Amino acid sequence: MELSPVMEAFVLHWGEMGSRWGLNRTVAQIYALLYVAGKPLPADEIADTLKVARSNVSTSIRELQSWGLIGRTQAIGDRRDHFMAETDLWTAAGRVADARKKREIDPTLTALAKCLSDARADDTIGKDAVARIRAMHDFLEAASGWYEQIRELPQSKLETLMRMGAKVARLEAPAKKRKKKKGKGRS
Amino acid sequence: MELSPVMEAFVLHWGEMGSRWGLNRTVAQIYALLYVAGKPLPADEIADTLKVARSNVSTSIRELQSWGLIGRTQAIGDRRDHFMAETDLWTAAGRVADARKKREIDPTLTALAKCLSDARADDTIGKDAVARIRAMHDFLEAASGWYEQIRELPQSKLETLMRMGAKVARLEAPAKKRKKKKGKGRS
DNA sequence: ATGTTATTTCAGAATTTTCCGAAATAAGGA
DNA sequence: TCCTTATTTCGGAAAATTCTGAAATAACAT
Repeated sequence: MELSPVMEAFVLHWGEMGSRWGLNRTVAQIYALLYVAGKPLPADEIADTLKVARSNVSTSIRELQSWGLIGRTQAIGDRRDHFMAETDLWTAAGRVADARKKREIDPTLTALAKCLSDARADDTIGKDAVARIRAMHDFLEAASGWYEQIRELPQSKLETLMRMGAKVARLEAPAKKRKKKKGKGRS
Repeated sequence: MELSPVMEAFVLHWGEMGSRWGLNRTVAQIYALLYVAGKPLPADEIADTLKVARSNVSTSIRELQSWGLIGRTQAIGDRRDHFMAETDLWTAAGRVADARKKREIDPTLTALAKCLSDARADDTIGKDAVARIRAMHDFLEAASGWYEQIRELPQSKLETLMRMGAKVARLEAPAKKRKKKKGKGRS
């Protein structure tokens, strides 16, 4: 498939973007291509269009599948696999978020928990240092738990919640009380 | 400063983690070190402790400052700069999120907007492809706007909102109404 | 079987990122 | 000024990642 300049720009930008979010450029470009294409494409046509090696497409597709961002379909009279992008962006973003949490946050949380218990058992470590490690552990745990709650909301409710976010901000505006719990200097 | 094994593990894990989130390993390790240290440290002591080149510390510190994750202080009778970590993790995480949004999301949004208007003007591009590009643009814009709203809530309200997240999920469980606006199949 | 087409694997080439160390710059004293 | 100490800059070394092309594997048809 020949890409029109605009589509090419789209794919290129998206590749750039993806590479900053933990996907590599080719992977992101393939997703972008399948996304604009709007129809299932076989691997060799992807390789053609993006001018990358067929083997690279194979690897990248495997990764996209592991993120849950593309699906595989068949076309009649064509033995080749065809791939199509998940076009619902809420779903896609959710899949990426879920995967990253599982791959990165959860293991870190485990490591941090071990760190914390080791630190407690080690009397060469000051109480304050232990407290800071605990703070970090608890922070991650809280964020993680919150994410899980949010995640199991159906999309409609999530949207409600978002609208409420705006409301909550507006509801109490006074800002009369100055609080200042912890001073912190930062240039 | 000599690092106890537990602290070393902490710093190492954190470096690992950071490298998956757009900071490089050294940068993340320095943050972790300053975080557990709990007191301002001069650059050469950081280099010593982590066994990296002094110049690397210089570069990494500059980056940490650009993320707003560390501050610079002076010690009396010591001409060297001393650096301390932002220890409030809400603040730190917020700073990272803000910076990433500004560096990555906002430019992408701009690029996407241009893409969209180009696509509209190009009659070789199908309506449905344009629609998909629009969908992506709108999605990013919505997420971006939502983030900004959330972001300007004071921390106390954010916590309230989080608790509400759980509530909203519980409040309406029935799930009697089936709505289905846009059908979308995916394996 | 044998041939044909689709896909994957993998060693190492190409590219990108990170890091070091030497040299340059800056900022004080003496 | 000249010397000492702190910091930054920057060319290229080292390491890590990504990508290619050839070979292996698989799956199907004849």
